[in-house]
Amino acid sequence: MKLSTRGRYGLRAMFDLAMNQSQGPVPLNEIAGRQNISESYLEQLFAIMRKAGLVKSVRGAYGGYLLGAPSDKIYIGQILRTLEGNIAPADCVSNEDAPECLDADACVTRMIWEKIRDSINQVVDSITLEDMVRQQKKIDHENYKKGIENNSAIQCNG
Amino acid sequence: MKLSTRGRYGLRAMFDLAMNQSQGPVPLNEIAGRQNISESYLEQLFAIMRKAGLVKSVRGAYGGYLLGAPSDKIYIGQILRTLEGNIAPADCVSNEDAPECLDADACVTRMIWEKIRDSINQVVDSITLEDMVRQQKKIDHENYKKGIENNSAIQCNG
DNA sequence: GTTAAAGTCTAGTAATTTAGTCGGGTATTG
DNA sequence: CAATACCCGACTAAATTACTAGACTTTAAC
Repeated sequence: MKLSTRGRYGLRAMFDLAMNQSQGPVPLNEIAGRQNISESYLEQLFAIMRKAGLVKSVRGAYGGYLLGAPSDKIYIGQILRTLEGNIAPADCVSNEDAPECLDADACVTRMIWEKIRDSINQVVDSITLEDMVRQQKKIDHENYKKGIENNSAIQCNG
Repeated sequence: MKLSTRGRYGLRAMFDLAMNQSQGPVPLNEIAGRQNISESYLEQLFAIMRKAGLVKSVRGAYGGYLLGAPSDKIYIGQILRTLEGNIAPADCVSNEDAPECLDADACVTRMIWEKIRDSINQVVDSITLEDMVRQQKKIDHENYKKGIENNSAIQCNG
């Protein structure tokens, strides 16, 4: 029941991008360095996200990536679904290659999976990248007042 | 972000047991047959659940398995956690082999994983096997009134 | 126009996990 | 004592994951 690295790295990378794109396009090697993720692996993830419109690319020297929309319009559910496919605990409630059950309306187990699926989606579709940025700035500010060094570059390995 | 067959088969098997244990111990081959799951694979799952106290076994001829507690005391969260390990979208919020983050309190991404984890657990820890049994009986009764044949033996492949 | 910094694209592959199978036990009962 | 059923550990095939490699294209600056 874990997300794969695709979803986890992808969200961290998008959050990094949201925090750092004010100066213009952010090259992948910077994100890869800060987040400690292989650059060539990130390339693949960004290719997928670019096709989905989540990021825009600027080619050539001094190029890089920009968010495809304002950060308060990008929900983390969009990111996770783009990279992981539909988020669901079982195929029969995923709407993708949905191998329809024989008697879905009467399947109580299926109803459980639906509830889990819906509760996950409710969480990820209520949080935007902007929410994360605001939260990070709040933490940094509180730590600054306490005299704690800013460690916000250090991310979870999650 | 899928559950493995351990959790899915396990829940289906436990639900099956809850529906059928009124006549005494239920042998695995019956559950395996009804749920279309390999009997030897089910053996492994039941061994794990027996050690966790979720089921009791009765050996010998006419033996089989019984629930380890009344069905309204067995939450599906217990079943899933026993078979799958802690339910969490990322290792850093799983409390298991938790490789603690460098600066967990300041990691916004981690907070997202916590929210997802908590929302899943809230669902699975609020539903008991008895809830599922009641729901199934309700469906069967409604279908009976409508003159629809009872298909409750047919389970999702989920 | 050359060069260096970037993104683009396609394959391939090593490691890990999953989802079982297999074969032999041991306990209990009719 | 034979049938039934749980118990246990080792093994394995298939799938998925998490990358890596390398060739190519685009653009800015000199």
